[in-house]
Parts: sequence; C-alpha cells; structure tokens
Amino acid sequence: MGNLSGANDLLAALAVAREPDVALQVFDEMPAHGLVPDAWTFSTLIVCHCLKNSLDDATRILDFMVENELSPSVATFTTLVNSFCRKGEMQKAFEVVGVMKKVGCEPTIQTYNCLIKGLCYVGRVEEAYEMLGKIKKESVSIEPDIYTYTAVMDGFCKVGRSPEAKELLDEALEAGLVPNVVTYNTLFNGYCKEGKPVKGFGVLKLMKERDCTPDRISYITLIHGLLKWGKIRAALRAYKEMVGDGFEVEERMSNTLLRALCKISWKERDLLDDAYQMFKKMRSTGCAIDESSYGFIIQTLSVGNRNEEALFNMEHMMTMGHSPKMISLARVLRALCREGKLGKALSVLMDERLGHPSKEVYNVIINEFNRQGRWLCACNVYGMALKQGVVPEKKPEDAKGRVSVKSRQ
DNA sequence: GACGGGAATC
Repeated sequence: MGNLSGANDLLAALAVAREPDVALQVFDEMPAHGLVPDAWTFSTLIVCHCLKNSLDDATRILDFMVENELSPSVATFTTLVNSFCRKGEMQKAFEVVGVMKKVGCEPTIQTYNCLIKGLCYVGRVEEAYEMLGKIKKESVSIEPDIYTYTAVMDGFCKVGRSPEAKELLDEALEAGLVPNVVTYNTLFNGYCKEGKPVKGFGVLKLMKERDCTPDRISYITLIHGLLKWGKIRAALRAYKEMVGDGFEVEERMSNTLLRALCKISWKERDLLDDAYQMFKKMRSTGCAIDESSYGFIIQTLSVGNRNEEALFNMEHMMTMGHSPKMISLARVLRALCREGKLGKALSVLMDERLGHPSKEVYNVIINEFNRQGRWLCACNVYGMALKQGVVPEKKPEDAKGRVSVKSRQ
C-alpha cells in the first residue's frame, strides 16, 4: 500500500466497491506498515462501518475524531446521520446533528433530507413537514431542494394524505424546482394507495407536459392501482399508453390485466374484443401466458359464442404444455355440438395431450350422439370412457331412447 | 476526495 495516501485511496475504493470487511482488514494492517491513519482514513472507516450496519462502531470513531480534532467533514457526519435515519433511530440521528453543530459543522440540505426521510419512515410526518417549513423560513444559506419536497410528499402519501402531497408539488413548482420522475411516482403511489387511482392520469399528463418522461415504475404503479380498485377500462388505457411509450409490460401484470379484462367482458361485452386483442398480442410477443389466463380467455370466447377461436386457443394451450380445465373443455365441446361440429369436438376428445377427460366431457359427446340417434358411436365413446376408468352419467340410448348399458354400482 | 428519492409480485 506504500504511503498513507495510497492506503487511503485503497480504503476508499473498497468502500465504493461495497467491501467493508476487506477495508477493515487493510486498516488493521496499516500500523505494521508504519502508517498513521489521518482524518480521511477514519472517515472512510466510518463509511465502512455504516455499510456493515455497525453504527455503534461508526459513532465511536466519529467521537474519537471529534475529541482529537480530526474534524470530520459534513459528508462524514451526513453518512452517519443517514444510516441512523434509515434504521429509524431518530434520537441517535439527532444526537449526531447535535455534535455537528457543536463543532461548527453546518448541516447541508442533504443532512436535513436524511432527517426528513427518517421522520417520515417512523411516522412522524408532521415533524418532517415542520422541518421543511423551518428550512424555508429560518435558514439563509440552505434551501429545500426537490429531494426535500419529494421526501415530505412521500411521507404524506404513505399515510393517506395525497392532497397535501399534491399541494407540496405545486409549491415546489412555484419555487422553481424541477420535479423528477421519482417526485411524480410518489404521487402515483399515494393516489393508488388511497383508492383514487384515476387521478394518476392527471399526474401522467402533468409530468409529460413538464417534459418529465414516465418510467416503468410510473406505469406499473398506476396500472397496479387501477387494477386493485377495479378500474379495468382505465387500466387497459394505461397499459396501451405504456406499450405506446415503448415499455415492456411484465408478464405477471399482463396476465393479471388480461384476466381482469376477461372477467369484466362477460358483463360488458364490448370489452371482449379488447381482451382477445390483448391476448393475441401477448401470444405473438412471446409473453408467457398462465394456464389460468388461458382458461379465462377460452371461457371469454365461449361466452361470446366464438367457439372456433375458443377451440383453436384450447389446442394452442395444449401445444404449450398446459391442460385445459375440464369444465372449459366441456363448455367448448357443448358449444361445438350446438353448432353441429361434432367431428371437431370428437377430434379434441381424442387428442392424446388432453390426458384424462372428465366424465362431464364424455357426457357432452355421448349426449350429442344420443340426440342424433347414433347409438353405436355413443357406445364407442362410452367404452372409451370406461377404459379410462371414468363412468359417464350419460348412457348410450337406442333409437327409442332406451338406455342400453346398465349402470354399475 | 465520500453523503440524499420511488413500485409491484395471482
């Protein structure tokens, strides 16, 4: 490590690389090399102890520095203040600030921002807000920045006070500060938590007007909130906007939205096509479609009497290695029979990938053969079922409607 | 010379 500045550089590099343990080993070896730690060495050491979350050790070193007039810098103090705040140990954080002031080291806005975040974290939002007010009023050299506003806004949003958060945003804008994507995302989150997710569209508009590009967190927060509060049409709108902005929607969220769309389309039929379009888009872009989502879209197509498409996707589903729920299979087969497409229904039944069809599925086919008076065919299917160990309730009937198979007990 | 924001997970 050569000289002291070389050792200090090494320690700093290790701290940046998040290797505090190695750094502490290096520190221990310094005396053997005849190196006497200086203020910079101790400062880096404090950073390392903070990284390790050993804040007592960090505090001890800081006290040692103060006692020996190694004057820690604002950054060093702030590092420790931040570490205490992140753990919610506000009293200790304030004690550090007390030491700072005693030795004549003025806190910066970053120091205050750490305190504000900490106060919000432990639920003392009111004090955080007061601290913002104090900074505005009392200090001459320090002014709140966008981090300060964002922190207090987040505090308000976390306790369901989004209107006050919005007021703060307006205030920041008036003060000439430039909110960034995090500031806006804080509001999305607040609105969505409070059950006012549609207000998120206003935020979206506002940020775009102010040349702040929404990121994926903006959209994910918004869409999730809309889904949570049952605003399915709006969620679809946000989804389209997200895709339009060039973002990929996560598979899980796409599947959730798809299922929600399917479900609501059973009552609000105009959404049926939106659901199917979305499904097709997911399929074509290689988005993994859950087994349950397949079930939903198949049922949706059945509800819309689009049985060919339902069948097609059921077959596609099997290609993807999923087996359809027997209840949806029975529903689709029944619809096919109604349309006179018994051959098609039969070929599905014979599909090996299907595994073991349930008795309800066999019932549908046997019933149809009975209806057409095709007794022999009905018997064949019945036999197939028995071979699979399934006993359908429907029995083959002859032309006079007599049951020709005795029920087994 | 170093120190400060945000989301969800069927």
